[in-house]
Amino acid sequence: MDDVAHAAGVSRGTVSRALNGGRNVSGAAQAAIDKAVRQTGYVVNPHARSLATQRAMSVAFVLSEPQDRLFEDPNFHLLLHGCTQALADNDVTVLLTLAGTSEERKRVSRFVTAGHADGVLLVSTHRGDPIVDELLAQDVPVVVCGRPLGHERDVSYVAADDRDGARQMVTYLRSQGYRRIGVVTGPPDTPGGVDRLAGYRDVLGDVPESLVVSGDYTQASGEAALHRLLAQASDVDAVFVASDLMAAGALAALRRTGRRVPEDVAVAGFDDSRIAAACHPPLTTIRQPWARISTEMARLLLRLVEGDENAAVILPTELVIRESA
Amino acid sequence: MDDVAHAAGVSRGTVSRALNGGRNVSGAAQAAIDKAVRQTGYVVNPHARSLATQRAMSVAFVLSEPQDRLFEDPNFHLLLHGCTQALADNDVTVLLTLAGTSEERKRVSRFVTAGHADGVLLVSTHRGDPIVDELLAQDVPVVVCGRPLGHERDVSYVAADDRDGARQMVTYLRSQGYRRIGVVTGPPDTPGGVDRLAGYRDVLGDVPESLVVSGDYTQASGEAALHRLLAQASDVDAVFVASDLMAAGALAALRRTGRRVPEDVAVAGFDDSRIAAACHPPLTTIRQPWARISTEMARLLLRLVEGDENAAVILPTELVIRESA
DNA sequence: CTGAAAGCGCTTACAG
DNA sequence: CTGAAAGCGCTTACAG
Repeated sequence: MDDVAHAAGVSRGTVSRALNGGRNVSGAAQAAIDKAVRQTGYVVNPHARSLATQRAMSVAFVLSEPQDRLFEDPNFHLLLHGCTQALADNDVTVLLTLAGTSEERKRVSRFVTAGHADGVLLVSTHRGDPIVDELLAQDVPVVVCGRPLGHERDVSYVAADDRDGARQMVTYLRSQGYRRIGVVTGPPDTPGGVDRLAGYRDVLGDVPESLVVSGDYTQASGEAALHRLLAQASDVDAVFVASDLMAAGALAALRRTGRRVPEDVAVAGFDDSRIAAACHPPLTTIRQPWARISTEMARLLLRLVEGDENAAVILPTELVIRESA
Repeated sequence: MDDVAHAAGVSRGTVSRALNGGRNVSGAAQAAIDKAVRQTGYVVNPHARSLATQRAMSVAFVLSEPQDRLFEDPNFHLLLHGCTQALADNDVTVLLTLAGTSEERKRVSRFVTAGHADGVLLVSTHRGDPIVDELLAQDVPVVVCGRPLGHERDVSYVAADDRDGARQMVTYLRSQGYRRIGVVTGPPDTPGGVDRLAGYRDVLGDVPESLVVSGDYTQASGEAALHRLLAQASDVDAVFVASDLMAAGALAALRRTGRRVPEDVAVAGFDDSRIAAACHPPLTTIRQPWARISTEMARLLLRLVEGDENAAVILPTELVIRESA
């Protein structure tokens, strides 16, 4: 930086100002400095800057899932890239971190509290995940992706309106004339598990328990769930499945039992993930606004780091009609 | 740190020494400092430390794959976790970074050259990936996972002995009495694509071109490749497939054409990835030593950062016999 | 608009 | 074995 100041014929202070937005810098000085930077190939030392500003200029994107299951989810990539992009615009780097084991969680906590990151973008789907409490206890700015069950009041989050999405879908199924509509829910300790079932009930009211089965978001669980459903309620004419991956399993189960989709049983998914359009038949589903979710998460986290209060953002979902229902 | 020094009744210099290995620190001082650290809840500021030591104490784990395909590969997780673990033992943090687009590559380069990371662990499978040159041009310490085609002499790497693995497998197939052994190769611009084919040829010599087909490591490509192979050489009695995922596709193709495995056609894979044992029938395959690969990558990178010369490490593979061949 | 100076929190020869 | 001091490379009131 001294070299740059020398080459530009100004002081280091002026160079620093020019580099940081250029407030209170004359056009001539700015130009000379820009040129000097180019000539010397200067690049700021982030550690020195962080030491002076008390800001790491980076945030941790923490994936708190024991099985790394989300890694295989195309939606996860959308989210990660979206956040990276949105934060890059503010010159903050996203550091991806896996925190599946309690040891890894410790490492993440230390990492952030030591000052390596200014905040955390957290993907954690299960109620009672200890990392939420750990981070909160340390006063780390954090924004969660999806409704953080049990922590709605004390942590910021961005979520799609799962409940309304489910409502839209079930309402649509009814409008198509389906009358015995079953549901395959997600795990009851995840927001997608409870909210999508709630939306289904909002529309259908008290349904017989035989119409409700649940899975764990995997394709295999969707297939198994559908076999159970058919055994309990052989006359279902439609089924709302709480994720596209499970819906793919459901399609397989129906095919195996010789039922046509949608003629014999209609199938509706949730997510509009990459596989939705590739299914046979292509899935009618609910699109989650991943791009907006990621930009909102980034925005919220930046605000929190600046000292703003917590906030929750709920984003609308959209019905996507294809051929399965 | 001043607080700690105060509480322990020593100088900051002594505290620093105690924190960094305790050389030249008396037992009494060490004890007092340990206690003070605990009482005050002190944790070092990594930026200040890095500024003073000129070391980031972190390395970037860069995934240079346009499609993020490796994310879905269970082997990738083994590798990532292995490196993280090995480096954590040396107090260095692993920063996972995606560099699929040229814009993201730029970001990674800047990130590292700015001093955020001391080096990079690079997963890049395709010949001619520009990131290798970019990193090398900046004199960044880097160790590549797998043989870096065209860069064997100027960059460090750790790889499984693909060629020998292929040799072992084909030799085994011969010993089982198979005589018309086809091969499904990987893409010719990847080390797995060229080396596994080379190993196959080492054992079989000049084979008719009709016995050689290729895929792109996806399951669908393996299925398609096998259909081509059967069309060209309907009398094959065994096929060596260059990855387990493609082998799964091959099994599907054989099933579809009514051939039994291994009675009609034997199938051998490569990788021993998670799906190998789950296939029907379970795959005979070649195990890659992922745990050792990751520890060797970590070790090599640490050495490079210390100023050591480049080095290549080739690790042996192991034949795993199951039921498909 | 600009420069001199203090400060961010650590490490590490150096002298003792 | 220990302390005083310089230095790592930046930012930012402050005075002009």
